[in-house]
Amino acid sequence: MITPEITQTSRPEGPCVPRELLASPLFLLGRLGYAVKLQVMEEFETAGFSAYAYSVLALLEEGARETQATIADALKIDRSQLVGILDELEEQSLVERRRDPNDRRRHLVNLTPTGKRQLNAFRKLAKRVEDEILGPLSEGERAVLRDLLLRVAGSRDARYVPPELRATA
Amino acid sequence: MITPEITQTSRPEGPCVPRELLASPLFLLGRLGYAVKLQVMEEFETAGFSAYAYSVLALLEEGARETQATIADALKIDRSQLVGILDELEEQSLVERRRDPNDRRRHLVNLTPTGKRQLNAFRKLAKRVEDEILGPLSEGERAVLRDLLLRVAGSRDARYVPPELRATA
DNA sequence: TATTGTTATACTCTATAACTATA
DNA sequence: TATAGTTATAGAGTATAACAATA
Repeated sequence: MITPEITQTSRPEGPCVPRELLASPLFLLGRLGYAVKLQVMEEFETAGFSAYAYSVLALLEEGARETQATIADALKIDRSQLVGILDELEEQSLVERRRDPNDRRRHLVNLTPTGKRQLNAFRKLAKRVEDEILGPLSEGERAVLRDLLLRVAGSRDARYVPPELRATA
Repeated sequence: MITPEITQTSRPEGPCVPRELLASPLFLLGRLGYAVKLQVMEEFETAGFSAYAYSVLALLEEGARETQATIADALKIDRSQLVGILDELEEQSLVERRRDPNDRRRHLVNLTPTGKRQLNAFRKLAKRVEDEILGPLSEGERAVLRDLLLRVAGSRDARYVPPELRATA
């Protein structure tokens, strides 16, 4: 059809999310957060890596000799899910798995030199994606956003409380 | 085993997300947003309603006589997905579907009086969940969060730009 | 031929359960 | 018996494709 319907209940501005939902920080957080998660995952997978590769490598750099269970717990992913992630990272020579001689049930996971370099590449990728998505926000506003989100996340899960703020002592 | 492993690489504070990820507003937005989305959906489903019931009802109250396509577009859900949502809402007598006499392909969807009442109940439910999740934030901080998220969302999708801010004129 | 609503299908991410080897 | 890692399975949520009725 060439001429738009006259029956149309005047909505010259295109579809719009209901105003009361736009007024809800919770709705926006859920909606936007989900979309952001998908986009970031896709960016990493397009680059040929698991979506969790950056998280795992960043964790390994902070405290080496992690075991798979501690990695999974720290990143809040299931231990069974981590297996596939590490398989891929090991294939790409970014991490090494070797048995813990003190407890042969455990695998100690280490960053390789290649993994260390790739971690830096991930940081650049993450920065690029952040600039793309958070472009409308200044650096200061991004910091405000981060602090607000961090406080909410921390109240839900202690893993998101930075160590120096633990134990309110 | 009763005594915790001595082998443990000193980590007395429990597992923690890598600091550089905690510093990233994008990571937090994705992680927290996804968790929030799931929790909100569960809250609504526990109450016996589709997770999208509130969104649909809120939209219908603003501009009645919506057609299924315009509803789906406004809420950014797939038209095929909306079918099941409306089926449930209709079973619960919250909305009515009837054919558009001017174009018998279309269904005009309306709020029922019951739906109007339920919408108010949804508002209370949403407020309760918001207080639960955003508890650590003051009202002012929640408004800041909302504005930041709204700007980011609006830059990605025009549906999130409030009508009065459209067309920058 | 194009569009509305519908149904059917497939895909992704995640959660759960069962299995092995070690302790 | 309990734990670490692994594998297999099922579930939720979403996206895609095909279909009937109508324009």
